[in-house]
Amino acid sequence: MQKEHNLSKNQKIIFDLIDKSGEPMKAYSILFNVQKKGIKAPLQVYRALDKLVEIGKIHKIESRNVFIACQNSSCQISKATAFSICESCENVSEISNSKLSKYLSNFSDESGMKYSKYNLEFFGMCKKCKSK
Amino acid sequence: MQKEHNLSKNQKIIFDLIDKSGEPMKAYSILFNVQKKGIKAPLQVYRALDKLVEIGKIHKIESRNVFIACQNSSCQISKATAFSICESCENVSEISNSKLSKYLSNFSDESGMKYSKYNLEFFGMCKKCKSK
DNA sequence: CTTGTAAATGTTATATTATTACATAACGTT
DNA sequence: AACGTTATGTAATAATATAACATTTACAAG
Repeated sequence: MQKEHNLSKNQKIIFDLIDKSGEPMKAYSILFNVQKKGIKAPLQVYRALDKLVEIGKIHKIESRNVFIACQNSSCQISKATAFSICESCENVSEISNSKLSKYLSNFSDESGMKYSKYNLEFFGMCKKCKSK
Repeated sequence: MQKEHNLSKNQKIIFDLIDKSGEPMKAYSILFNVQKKGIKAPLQVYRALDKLVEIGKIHKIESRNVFIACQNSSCQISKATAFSICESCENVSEISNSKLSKYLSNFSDESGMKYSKYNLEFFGMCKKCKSK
């Protein structure tokens, strides 16, 4: 059983926004959207984002500097992430594939170095964009 | 046989710097280092970086916003990259593992979406840091 | 219940990373 | 030489993220 995290006020506001939007959001777009809720400064947003990433409620798509809600209910603290990114419409979806995650979690290179975390970003064209 | 790219003046200056440094470099640190060579503005650096990334001479480590020279002589146009990043000393090395690259190149998720590119970043502790 | 500590918040300023817009020059092909 | 493409130069600014400091809240230990 994993620890249940009680989100603080700002964390909750920001998580709810990202979760409901259903798509990747940029930090300053989040800021703009929560100003009516009293969150005024970038730092307030970044602090909540950092925490939400840390506890696995959201993920950062590094190549795009955007944040999405975790789409995999079982990963509460996820340091092993994989995403599919459409280079045309910028849609992002999280990949939950146990073979893939096992393969990567067990990967060890020539140096014998073992990895506790990874982030994988796949790029291509999604179905919708391909059919246009 | 792959196309040989003739680097332009700025591209060559910047590639040589990154290549010789042997470690990840940030864009503005590159700028600082090439000012004596007449490159004055961020844009001059970013344009050269973009081109060098495009032709596979360097790679961008997305989670760190740093650039390293390609360590894999065979990958001239590399859109399928994997790196090992030490979270303690921030050392980065490129992983050239044909099993891994085959596995990922052939990966296809439930949606049937096929990926032409990917970027994988592994995080852990390098040998040096572990032994401290 | 109060005291200590960790976590979260608020606020201002600033650092870092990256792009827009526009003008000019160099390169390679025909 | 004329053309299109690629690269360069320059100024301004946009977008992303953190430092520093003061204060408040949450909550467990005594």
